[in-house]
Amino acid sequence: MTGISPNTEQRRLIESTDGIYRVNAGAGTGKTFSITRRYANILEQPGIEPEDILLVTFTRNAAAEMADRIAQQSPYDPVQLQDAPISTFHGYCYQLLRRYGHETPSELGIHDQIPQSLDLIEDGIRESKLFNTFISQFEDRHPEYEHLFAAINDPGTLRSLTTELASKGVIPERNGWYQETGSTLTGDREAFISIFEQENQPNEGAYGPTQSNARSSVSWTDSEYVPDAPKAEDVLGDTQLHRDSVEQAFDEDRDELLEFVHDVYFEYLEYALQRNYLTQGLMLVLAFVMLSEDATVREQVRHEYVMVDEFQDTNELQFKLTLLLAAENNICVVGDWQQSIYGFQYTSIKNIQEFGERITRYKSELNRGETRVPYSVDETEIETIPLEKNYRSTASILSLARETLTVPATNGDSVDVEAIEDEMTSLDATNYVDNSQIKAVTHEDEIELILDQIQHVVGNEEYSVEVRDEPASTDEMSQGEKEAAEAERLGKPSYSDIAVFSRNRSFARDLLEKAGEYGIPMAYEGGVELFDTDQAKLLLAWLRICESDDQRGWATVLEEAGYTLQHAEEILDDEAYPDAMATFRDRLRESETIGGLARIVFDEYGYDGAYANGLLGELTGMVETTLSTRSEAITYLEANLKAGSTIEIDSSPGEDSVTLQTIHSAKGLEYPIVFCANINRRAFPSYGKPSAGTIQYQEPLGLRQRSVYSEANGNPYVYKHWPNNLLTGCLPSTYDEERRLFYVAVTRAKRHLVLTAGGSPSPFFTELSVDPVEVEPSVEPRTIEDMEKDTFSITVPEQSGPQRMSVHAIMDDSVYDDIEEGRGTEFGDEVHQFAEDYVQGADVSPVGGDQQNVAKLLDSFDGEFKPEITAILPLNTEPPITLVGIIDLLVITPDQIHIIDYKTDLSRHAEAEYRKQLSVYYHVASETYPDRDVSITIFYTANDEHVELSPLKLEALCDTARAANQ
DNA sequence: ACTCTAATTCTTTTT
DNA sequence: GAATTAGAGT
Repeated sequence: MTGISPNTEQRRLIESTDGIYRVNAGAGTGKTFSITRRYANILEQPGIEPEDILLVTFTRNAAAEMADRIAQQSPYDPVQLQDAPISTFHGYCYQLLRRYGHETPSELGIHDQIPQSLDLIEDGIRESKLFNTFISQFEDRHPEYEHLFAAINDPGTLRSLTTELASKGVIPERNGWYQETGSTLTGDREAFISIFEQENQPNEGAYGPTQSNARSSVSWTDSEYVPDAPKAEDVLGDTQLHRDSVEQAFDEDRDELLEFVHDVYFEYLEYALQRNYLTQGLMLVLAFVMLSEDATVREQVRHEYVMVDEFQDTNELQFKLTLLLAAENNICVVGDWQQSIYGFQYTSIKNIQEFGERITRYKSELNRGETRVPYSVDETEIETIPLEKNYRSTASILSLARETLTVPATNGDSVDVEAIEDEMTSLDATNYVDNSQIKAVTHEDEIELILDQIQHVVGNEEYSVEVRDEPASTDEMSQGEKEAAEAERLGKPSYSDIAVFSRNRSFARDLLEKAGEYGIPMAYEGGVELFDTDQAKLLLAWLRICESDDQRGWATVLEEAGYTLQHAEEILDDEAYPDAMATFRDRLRESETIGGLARIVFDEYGYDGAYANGLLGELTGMVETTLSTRSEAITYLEANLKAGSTIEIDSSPGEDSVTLQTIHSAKGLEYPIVFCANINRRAFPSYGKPSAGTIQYQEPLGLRQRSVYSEANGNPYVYKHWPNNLLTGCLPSTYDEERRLFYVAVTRAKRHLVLTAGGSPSPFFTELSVDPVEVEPSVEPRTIEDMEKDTFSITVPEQSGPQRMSVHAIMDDSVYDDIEEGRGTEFGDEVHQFAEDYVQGADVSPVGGDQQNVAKLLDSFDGEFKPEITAILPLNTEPPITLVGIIDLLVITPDQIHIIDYKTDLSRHAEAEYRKQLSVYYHVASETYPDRDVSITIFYTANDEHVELSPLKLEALCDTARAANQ
């Protein structure tokens, strides 16, 4: 890319090691090269070890790549760098917290410690289940919030609210907010008023003033609001909104709302810690508290040099963490606001745009009461280093890229072009041959058009790209020689030189399907809605059929087999299923595992592609941890389908195929020829659903409710909340992030760019300086021989990290065979559920003898109860295995830990197998509470027998796990 | 020329 | 449920 020697700007970055630097690293400017060189350069200073340099990246992959490249450039080899702090914020803080943070929760007034075996939940479905359980208990506990809950249609949205607050650095403690971090929740009145005044200026029409932006975007129907809300005439002026009603709206009483959000947030944190788990966001919060409170730890861990990559993708909390983790003012943040496209993940573009202002403010916030940031962050000493030499694209591409940042997104969109251009990093091309083809094509059937254009481009001399490395340019060459050398490297493009980007996944999916029909080689990269595929739906159908001859299941299967709707209905009515299918169902019922069942289904239907393999991988992964029955598998599939979960499918296409991906997933990559597709109205720029929560946080308004419950007229009703409606109407809607997304798409291209749109192009397509052309597509299907030449081979990625295994996997399956002796698994589930509810003080009374026995046992204990604790035991096996299980109940007394597992068996024949299970819990508990005695016991609920077992040694468990893993 | 109403269609993904 | 925009209405 940059040859061997850095250019002037890069050299300045590499050699400026001490001090505070903000680096504006535009697209394709050799950022990774410069950072790794800088790292190596710092290492050369006397007395500096890798340990002294913290390098933070956005993804795990990026961290690994950085370490690799550094190893190439420094005397340290990859093994020596393995323990160096080159990591993501999350990875790094997780280590810190586990090592030093056991007591941290007490700083917030929470008794539970952070155990070694802390479970960091990444699976959104699992977390939302836990959160929902929490919130229903919360609702019971806090009848005073009943009217608030009445207005909240989906309590699950409170979860994303806590995530958002965590990323803003808002942290709850038992009584109020930690270190005044809650002050931002009331909003910024001054900032709001200044925006309001701007937006409420009347516009200029041909016949005098017309409605202001704010006035025209607020609609007001009196009957939608509570009876005592202001009326339309109080709010809406001729051309402006009345200022006093807007001020009244901003100053509405929110004390109770704030208290509610505090209680939900704080009690959820408490709930999670009680159950030994945290989310990524909450984990960072605790790491932050630890570093703020514990001066000893802070001084011990902080680093002489700190570098943060992709700084435009950090949030406020991460900015503050950066300051706490630096020992001196040797801080270097690298990023590009123009490529900030993750706002929906609560990243803050202002972290890099207003770096100087923020660093000063955050320092003083952090130093309240105690000096936590000891070094000077004087704004005048902060240097900005721009990297402006682009090694990727031609000048034509770069010039179009500039336009994308100011292109109007809607018809009347007024973009402050000058203000944006002032902020822009201008990029200079370093290519010599600018042979760029840049065009905008449109046709009613956009997919046909794209395929047609791909065929038009492949093998076309006009779209030449660099096809070989030789001859290389050297510094000694003259301008003309370099140009000639570059021209000589050019040649006709093939499929693999092309990437097609789409704003959304659904368009990409349609395109992929059509490409398959025509035999045009194309491979999708990135997340796939795996549970929304035919494969998943059929599997779900067969699971339902096996479980209960479910009608929906049969309907899906019959439809797939080609039965007419009418015929299928007759079959369903008579329950006269086709013989072959019934036989197949019976065969499925015999299969012992969910994975085995899925495999039979996929074999039967001839599904052996990426989706089927991906599903098998997911299912076997889950079966090992939590799934064991068909009904659990059904629930799992349904939940994922509903949540629209996406799974990364790794496709390694044949040698020569077009890459297809979303723009987001293309960030950081480059391609010789880029198609930017689907630039249609409502698709790109995209707009529509804002976040669904009834309670929202928005700058500069702070926390607001969107709807309220009231019985004002004697009839209970959920009204729209008028202050929120008025205030949000005063805020301008901006499409900046959509424009930046467009910018990212265009700057991926090295040489050629094709913009495509269908029947109704968006302003992004029509308002650029490239004139759109209507093209009549004619796609030629490829012959079968052609297609066979590059059939796809697709692999499922290997699981990385230690293998997770359920404790049940190390037990002999036969114990389950006659365990329940006719009482069914449901019976066991009910008893367990009762026990959990009973411990948590829910209002339940025992049903049946088993439950009475459980209640009696629980009453006999004194101590702190912790039900349903996830236990994680990493084993030192090769390959490493981690055992996972759920402890029914943990009873904690000052000197003892009791582990209790309920069994509803009628006899004790399986005790030897249970001993393995409980031994795992024993070792987890012993490690977490080294100072207390741990006992493991089984409680047989039927016979009221409480049996203590002696734990197996760790070595024995390793052997068993190893054997089960074969 | 301006305002109002009805019709239309609704995303991205890492830790 | 909300934002845009086309088109009807004033």
